[in-house]
Amino acid sequence: MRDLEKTAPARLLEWYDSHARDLPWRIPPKQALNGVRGDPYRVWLSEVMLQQTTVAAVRSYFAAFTTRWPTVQALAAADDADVMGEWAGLGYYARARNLLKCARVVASDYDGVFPDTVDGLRALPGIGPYTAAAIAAIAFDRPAVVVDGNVERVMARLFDVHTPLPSAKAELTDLAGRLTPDTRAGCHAQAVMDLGATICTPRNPACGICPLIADCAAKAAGTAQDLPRKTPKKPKPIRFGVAYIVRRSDGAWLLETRPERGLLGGMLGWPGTGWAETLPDPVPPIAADWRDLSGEVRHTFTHFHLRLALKVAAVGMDARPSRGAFVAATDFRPADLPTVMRKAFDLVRTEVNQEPE
DNA sequence: CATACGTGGGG
DNA sequence: TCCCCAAGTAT
Repeated sequence: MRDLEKTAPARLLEWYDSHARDLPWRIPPKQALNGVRGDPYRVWLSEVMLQQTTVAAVRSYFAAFTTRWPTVQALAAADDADVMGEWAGLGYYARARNLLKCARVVASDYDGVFPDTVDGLRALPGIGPYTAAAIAAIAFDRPAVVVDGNVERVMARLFDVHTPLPSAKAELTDLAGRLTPDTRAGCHAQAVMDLGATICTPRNPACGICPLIADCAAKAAGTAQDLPRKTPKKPKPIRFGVAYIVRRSDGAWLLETRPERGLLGGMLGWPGTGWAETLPDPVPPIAADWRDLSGEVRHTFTHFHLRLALKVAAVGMDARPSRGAFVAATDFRPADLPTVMRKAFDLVRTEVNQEPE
């Protein structure tokens, strides 16, 4: 064990120096070795986007955000609706709400400079234990213990830990801490995560090319495939709902901004019923002659499956909705919608296009 | 400690 | 088709 605590991090860094993935928010190891560090704003933005989200999904969003808002001050000055619209499609929308809150705190209370300690970072909105440690290590080169899903998996295998997650969290964090070096902590953290993402993968790990194979207890025991163990998940129920899609004679669409709290909080959407296991009583948002669409939207969220029926109507310029507001056709971008709402729009457009004027 | 919270890709 | 999972956080 004592030996592994020195050899494993050394092998890991050696591997990272030649195999680090090229990512837009990353300082290449050769530069990092010379003391170059990433812009804390970009490190923070990338880490928030990467929470429970794949690198592939994040790339285009990171490019769009940093182009539109190059600094934390620029982001802090943005309109809420613009930020939510730019985040649309990336999921976990509380991240976008907290992103904006955090940017405004940093801009107003910290003069635009991110705190450089784990505790200081941890106090900011949307920054939890993982993200605080990641920013402290990557942007400020502090020897923080960075533990994400990758690190948990690598540690569980390296030390052949059979305790299921999430119970094993504390134990795996302790093990990760033993391997965290005092220097190059940012590179070390990214190295473990890269290893987990590309070699020590959840399924079919590529142990044959792993730089830590000589240290890996699970490989020796033949248990790598089965680790980390996880407590079984609950089945997802099916929920039902109705959404109303209204077009005014000038082409405007009836939309509403959803409440800040809860599912898709703060995002644009079509007015409709709530979503429940028995279909709620539909209450139209405006008086109109409704037509039921033949198809339905099927969408799966984290904890339930949704089947969303659609009702469509055309209304005149004098129609007054009981909820939501009309958005001019020129101001409406389907890309501003969360995916389930965009699916609904796509379905309406498809069915309407099949009919003659 | 458990639950709510998105989405897209891979097997 | 279906299940798993991904650089987690807030409550």
